[in-house]
Amino acid sequence: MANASPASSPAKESRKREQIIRAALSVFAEHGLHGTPVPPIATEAGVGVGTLYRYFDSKEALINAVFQDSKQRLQERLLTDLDLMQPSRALFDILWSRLTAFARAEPDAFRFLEMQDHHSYLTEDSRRSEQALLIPLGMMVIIGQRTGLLGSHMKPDLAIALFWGAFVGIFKAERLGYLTLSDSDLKQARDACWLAIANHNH
Amino acid sequence: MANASPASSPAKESRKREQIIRAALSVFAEHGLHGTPVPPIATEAGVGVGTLYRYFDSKEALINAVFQDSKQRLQERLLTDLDLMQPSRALFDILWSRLTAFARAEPDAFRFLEMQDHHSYLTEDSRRSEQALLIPLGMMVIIGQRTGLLGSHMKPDLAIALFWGAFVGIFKAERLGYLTLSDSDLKQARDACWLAIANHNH
DNA sequence: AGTTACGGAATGATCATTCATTCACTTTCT
DNA sequence: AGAAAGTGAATGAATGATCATTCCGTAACT
Repeated sequence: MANASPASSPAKESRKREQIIRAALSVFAEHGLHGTPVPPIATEAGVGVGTLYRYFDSKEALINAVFQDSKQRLQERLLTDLDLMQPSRALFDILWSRLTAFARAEPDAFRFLEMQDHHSYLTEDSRRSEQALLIPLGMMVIIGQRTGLLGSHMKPDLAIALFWGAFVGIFKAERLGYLTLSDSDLKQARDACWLAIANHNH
Repeated sequence: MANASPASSPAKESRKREQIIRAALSVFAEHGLHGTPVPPIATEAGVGVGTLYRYFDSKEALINAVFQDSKQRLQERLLTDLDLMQPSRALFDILWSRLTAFARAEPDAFRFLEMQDHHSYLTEDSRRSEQALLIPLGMMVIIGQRTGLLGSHMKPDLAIALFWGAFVGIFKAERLGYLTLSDSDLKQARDACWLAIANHNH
């Protein structure tokens, strides 16, 4: 009912908010969305359940906040000082290394963003911005096609889905213990993905 | 406690079992595992809740049965009359077309097998056999490497994870409505995956 | 002193599972 | 053959557990 968010010392307030979001992220990443009760999140965050509900109206609101937060952190990593005008291959390499850096530095966030079951929890707003996540990749493909360095035979959406699926796939395999990804493995995977997407008439 | 499985007319009995499994698959595929209560499954199957529990000891047991069933159907499709001795590229094309046929013919099963959250429900046995699913792909890669047609620079596990991720990725994108996969799109994707995995010194 | 934040037991809803009963079908008895 | 008794599958209301959310007494601030 009441709009969540206390009104006192803004610094402290937002620090606690983040603290809860971070805790929620780590528990969600491990047990899934439906799978984690709210109280353990509060415990992990070191606050009472009641406090958590002071900051978030509902579990659903919390999930959306976690989603927005993770999404934004990925987006910042991808887009900060990104020069879209450089050659496609260089752009691809940069995006790849930024993505791997994210997957390595914030595995929980990476995993959370890939969970299939948030969909039923996400607000219309979150859902729309989920698509926006891959826009830089889309831009890369489109620009690459314009400059002729990426195959124009393949529609951009397909190229992105293929690439993103492969990327997620190798990290998922590593998480499940089927694999360990050395630096050289990652380079091979990167080059393989490039080959899949690039234009071979050049 | 009691070992589930009625003992009368074996034909009817196993038909009802399958009926429940099929219903469970379709509901799980739509709402996720944690997300679907047991009663709706019984309703979908056209039986009472009590009946469902006559055939399966618990929700967990049902989930494992559904998993084994889907996995077996995929495995049959992949392996039946598969000639491992033909050239790698031909073998790859056949596996690709069998996989797409499965994804198209049994979308629920395909989706179910890809759900991330079964892991916490699966028995040790199911979990082990999950890995076995991709063995034909592994064999293809290994044989391909022996015959020099697949790059030996990449470890088989990595190639499989990459390929499988890409494959799942494009169908997931289609399911979420970001994409529609025409036959020509699928051919392009197939060729792109081959390029990613194949050996380019030949 | 008054106001705001905190915590965690209390509440009501939802869910997995059970169990007393019904029902359909055999077998046994006359 | 017809009636009576037996068998176990099917059912869904009842049970107990778990979960999201609320609420009120207490602590921390101003």
